[in-house]
Amino acid sequence: MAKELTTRAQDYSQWYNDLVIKGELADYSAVRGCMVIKPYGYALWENMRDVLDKMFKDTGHQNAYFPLFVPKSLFEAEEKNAEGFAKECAVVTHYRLIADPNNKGKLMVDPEAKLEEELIVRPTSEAIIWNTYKTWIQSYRDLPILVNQWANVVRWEMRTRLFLRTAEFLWQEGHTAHATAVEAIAETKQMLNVYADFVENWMAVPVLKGVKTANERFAGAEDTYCIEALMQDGKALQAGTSHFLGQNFAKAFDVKFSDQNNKQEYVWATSWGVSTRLIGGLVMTHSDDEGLVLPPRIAPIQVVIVPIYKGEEQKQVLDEKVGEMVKSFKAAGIRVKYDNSDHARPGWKFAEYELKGVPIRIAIGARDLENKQVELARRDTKEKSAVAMEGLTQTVENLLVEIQTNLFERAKKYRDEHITKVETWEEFMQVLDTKGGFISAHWDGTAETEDKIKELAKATIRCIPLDNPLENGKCVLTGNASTQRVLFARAY
RNA sequence: CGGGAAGUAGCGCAGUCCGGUAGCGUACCUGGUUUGGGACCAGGUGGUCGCAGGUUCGAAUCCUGUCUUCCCGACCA
Repeated sequence: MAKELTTRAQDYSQWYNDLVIKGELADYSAVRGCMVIKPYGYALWENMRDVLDKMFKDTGHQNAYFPLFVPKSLFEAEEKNAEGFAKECAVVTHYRLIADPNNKGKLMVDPEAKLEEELIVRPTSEAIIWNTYKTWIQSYRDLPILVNQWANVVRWEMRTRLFLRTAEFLWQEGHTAHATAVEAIAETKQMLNVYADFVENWMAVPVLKGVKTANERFAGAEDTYCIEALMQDGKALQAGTSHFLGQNFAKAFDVKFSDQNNKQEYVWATSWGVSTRLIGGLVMTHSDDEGLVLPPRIAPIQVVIVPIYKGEEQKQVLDEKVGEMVKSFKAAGIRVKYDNSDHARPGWKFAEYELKGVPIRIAIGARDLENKQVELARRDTKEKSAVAMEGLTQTVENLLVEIQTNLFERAKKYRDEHITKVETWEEFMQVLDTKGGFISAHWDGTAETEDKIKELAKATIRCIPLDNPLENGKCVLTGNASTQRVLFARAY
């Protein structure tokens, strides 16, 4: 029986949920707002993580691990950061349960076991890390510190969605310390470029690089750089952020170093992160009504081989032949799965692997053996063709590259077609309500106007693009003078 | 947290109005026939109806509370 999928046209949100659950990326759990990442989804995350991890190391970073809990007194040290996250913190107040005397078989919090100081479950780790860096840094010779951690964090969100916004999520957070602002800013931009490189070239998701307005800035940052992606429903998704933290945390945690002239200076900081949210963005960028569409470079399975046979004898012949193919694929570094399980028929497997987004499917039966060919189907275009067994590994390698490219180009074309320049408020609203996507419009630069637009249109300034050309114009809402266009969108 | 919807077998649902001891499809198990786009036949297994109370001779059904999920808001990566 078919796994019924909701189509995008029917209900975009439900379509997304269906893909995540039926594509076996994740499941709901018994915990509010928290999901179970299933093996297939986790394999995807592992591939993403491995690539990013290498990129971080190639740019000189090392991994470390800091505690899950942050004492409240440390958490509140950097005021803006604390204020920004305060309303979504899980707090540990007790350390013991006891048998409930009034309720047999039940446990209750032991009122005797109240913590002297509450522990915040980290929503982000600047506080605990900067408190630690204080002890690591004395001299300019101790700088820079280039550390990343892979971790889980908790943000008690009002409304959660699989991958896009969960109460607990997996991410990496880089936290670096530098002797100069120039160096820290360079680091911030470097990591933004690493993210853009990864998301575009590995996930095939085109992004716009930019800087956030003061309103949208990370709590405690001087500047927040971001990459913004566009989903198929016309809403934007913040895919990664890189923050220049100035000396805010150094001052809050009193982290100073002696420079070459033996002068005490505060350290300059950055932090940057991407999360499992990227998986949500990946799903909503490429997938279709048949299921997931995963880019080859990070797909857990790049090629699936489905045998078609009548009787055990034919199966054995195929097993042997395909065994050689698999060996050759693996030698070429291709992630291949041979599904010769007998309990599902070919048609069922075809549909299943389409749902799972496997980039290439190879079907092979007696007919093909005779003709020394296989049937090769690509997930991105759903085209099928007969190709020679001779040189198949090379054919597949080439096709994987082609699919990767095609997915990116397709997404980029869609994205580019959905950046609309508008001059008037009427146009602004009309584009937003009908076409969606990014709107490039003049803004007078004030937070009041930004707030007003958010209130009226539910659209926010996603970013001020990097290298944005200066252009005189009039603010789309107020008509006040403006020097540049910024990108607006409704966002996840 | 406000408004709306839902929770019954792994999954999708009916039954709830009008209380009488749980059903359909699919999946799963066994056997057989099948296998180039989600196979077919036969025989089986599996739930006490999200959870906790209450009303009643009797509760999936009525009442109260609570948890979780989805959609729309406010909040946010």
